[in-house]
Amino acid sequence: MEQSDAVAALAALAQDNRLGVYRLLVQAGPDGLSAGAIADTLELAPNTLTFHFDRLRAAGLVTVRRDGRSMIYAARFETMNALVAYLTDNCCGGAPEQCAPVAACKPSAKRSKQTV
Amino acid sequence: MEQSDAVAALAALAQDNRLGVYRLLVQAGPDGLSAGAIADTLELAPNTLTFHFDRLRAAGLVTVRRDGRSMIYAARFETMNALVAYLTDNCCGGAPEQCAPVAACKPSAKRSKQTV
DNA sequence: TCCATATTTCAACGAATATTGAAATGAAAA
DNA sequence: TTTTCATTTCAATATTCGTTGAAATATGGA
Repeated sequence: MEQSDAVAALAALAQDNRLGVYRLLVQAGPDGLSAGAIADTLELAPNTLTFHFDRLRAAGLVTVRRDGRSMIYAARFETMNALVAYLTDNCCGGAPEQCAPVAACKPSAKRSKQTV
Repeated sequence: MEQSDAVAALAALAQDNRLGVYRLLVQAGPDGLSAGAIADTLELAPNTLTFHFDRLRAAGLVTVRRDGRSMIYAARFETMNALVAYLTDNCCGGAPEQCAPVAACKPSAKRSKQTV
């Protein structure tokens, strides 16, 4: 992961509503949630939500697919893992007794991947 | 960790120069680095750097201590760990075969803690 | 004490961000 | 095909953010 990608991902998460959306999606897992369901849960205007989805998607943190009239958003765990790896890269100069960098969250190997 | 703390930490990291500073400090480990050393490495104006340090410190991501004329900044690993935990909380609804949330980076148990 | 070094404070400016309201699009139901 | 539902697009606005320059503060050395 490049620095600019990391900044993009962090900026995408650094906002109350987007962080709320993302955590909801992380908890929902690979099945994701519809835009409407998220709007209801977080009590956000649909157009505001679209703006935030765009940011999350541009940062590679979520994917979208259409299901009838609904848009289903889901978290992309790879990006979160790459971000954490970037943040903790060469932690404490690599001294193992001081630091232990690790991956954050693994996506299911059972389900098929979706494209952005 | 509360949502507002997480947003603060993410916002603090969501900027090119601050992310550069933070990664430098993560790699430096508990000994930290002086403001001047960081200014030299990243080629930033000292006052600009102070501005960014303030953000990182307000978010609990770094600590400062004075050493002679220099100010020594060091990463606070606990905050990073708490942030990652918050982001991956109840990942995939807690289904273990789909997700495995973990801590990101452990501080050394050998050295004494510093206060902000 | 006087000077140099290291860092912070303050005010000002342009750029980016989040929210809003109104209108448009896409898909399904009547 | 007309209507309804779900979501997106667009323009406008207030707020926040990052950088700069000049000046202030704190520490250590001559």
